[in-house]
Amino acid sequence: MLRTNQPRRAQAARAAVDSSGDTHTVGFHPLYRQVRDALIKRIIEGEWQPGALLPSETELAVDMSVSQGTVRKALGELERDNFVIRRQGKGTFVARHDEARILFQFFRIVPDDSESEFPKGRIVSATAKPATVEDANVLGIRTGSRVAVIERLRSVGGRTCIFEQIVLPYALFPKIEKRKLPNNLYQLYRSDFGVTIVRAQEQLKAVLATARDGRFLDVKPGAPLLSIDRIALTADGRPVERRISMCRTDIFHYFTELK
Amino acid sequence: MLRTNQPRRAQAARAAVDSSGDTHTVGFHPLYRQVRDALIKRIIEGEWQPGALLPSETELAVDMSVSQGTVRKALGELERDNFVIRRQGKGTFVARHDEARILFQFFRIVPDDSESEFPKGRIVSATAKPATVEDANVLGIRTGSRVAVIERLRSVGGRTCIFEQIVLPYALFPKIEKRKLPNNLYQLYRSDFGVTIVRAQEQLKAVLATARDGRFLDVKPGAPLLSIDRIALTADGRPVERRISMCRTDIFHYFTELK
DNA sequence: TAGTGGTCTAGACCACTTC
DNA sequence: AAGTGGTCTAGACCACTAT
Repeated sequence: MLRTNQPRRAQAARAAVDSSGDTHTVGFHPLYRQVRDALIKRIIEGEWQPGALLPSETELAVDMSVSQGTVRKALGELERDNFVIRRQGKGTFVARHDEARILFQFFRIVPDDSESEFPKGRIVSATAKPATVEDANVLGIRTGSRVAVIERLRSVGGRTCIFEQIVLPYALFPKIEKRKLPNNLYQLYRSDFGVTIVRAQEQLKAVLATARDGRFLDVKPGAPLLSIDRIALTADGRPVERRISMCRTDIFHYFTELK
Repeated sequence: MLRTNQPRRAQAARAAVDSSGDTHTVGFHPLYRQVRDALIKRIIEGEWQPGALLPSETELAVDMSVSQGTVRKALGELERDNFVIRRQGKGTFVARHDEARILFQFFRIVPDDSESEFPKGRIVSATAKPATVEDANVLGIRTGSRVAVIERLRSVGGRTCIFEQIVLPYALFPKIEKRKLPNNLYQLYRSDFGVTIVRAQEQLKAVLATARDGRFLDVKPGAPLLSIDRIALTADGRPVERRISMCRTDIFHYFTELK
């Protein structure tokens, strides 16, 4: 790890590892967290591609000069945050963001009459413009600074379920509005812009469809729609996307688990 | 634990601990899970009251004839499931279900203009009747078997936000409709009926208020409302409550975090 | 049979809280 | 100073996967 030798006492490890040299100012940072951050960095920098097999716990431990148990704890957090997937007997793999359980981490709309399915997307518009006051506040950028705004429709099983607007800081996603946009945007953010989204907060409301909503979603104006206002965050808690989705819930519903 | 001695080898522990005596039929049950289940049993049976301090990891380890690390792993799962709360330097306490972070595990409605607050409840009606087909299916009981049905209004900051119907298997909650019902029903389920709810699944839809909804929630018929269809589950996954809540989301919203 | 993650143990020390 | 949970190490063995 950050040590120059392999001390056998935890005390020695602590002293050698706290880079600041002053535990009081910076608080306590356990060793496994430093191991975790180092691994995240190496994954993001592309040392291991998505789907690739990581070295074994033992190898990483020797490599970083910590015990296998410490590596194990770090990998446990990485698994929890969907950076890696672990399989007993096989190994630890860099998460591919097209795997089912990760896809549905952020897509909670389910048809009433069938299983969940990853939705197709059709772009309605994509432009760059100055941020509104509200969008700027939410994204933590200056009002009027440039953002990309994408509108798209999403459908499951051939039935349109969502009409949504996505707002992105242009500094993080330069010229994204000129690209061909895939179904899974978060995969694109990661592969082409180095932005990995690990969690999101959503605010839900029931609203009435406007005439424009109605045209895109094929419902009458005044029909009830579920409005989802999402803020997507990176591992270090920075907001990097705001997304407002209008959802038909006559034949779909929003599923969530409280635990 | 279930052992008759204190073998120093994990192999011996495994052999002595699998109560079935046949590992093939029952699958693999790690020791820490047996420790966890034993602790849950003792908590539910009231050996330690809510808020009480549990014995230290070391004491529990000696008591159950396992290592401190195994007890630790079990306590970690209990903390994750909100059975206990751990505080470094103080100890491990049985969770009190009136603590803020547990209250809000199941109450996701937040005023748009202020912080979340635990809602007050006013009972509208409470009766016992035969289960509908749908309620029976959801609760895993026979159609027509007896259920308690409670209707109530909930308000935050003096403003009514929810009109809801709660359906309970009468076998688990005998004569509950005759009781004085507190704000926090899940606390009552636990203390008076021995039913501990640890997680829930919710299906959300946007709907239009009926005339009756409108009267109770003080909105016009046809106003958009958020409908929440909840199934609440115990630690072993049994559904024990169905709850359908109609929520005003003009001045409130439903908050959730995806991670 | 070899290699991986998963479990379990034993013991030391650190950080936090209370006395 | 004593007691608690939290971290770290070292080493063994188990369960699972692939060859």
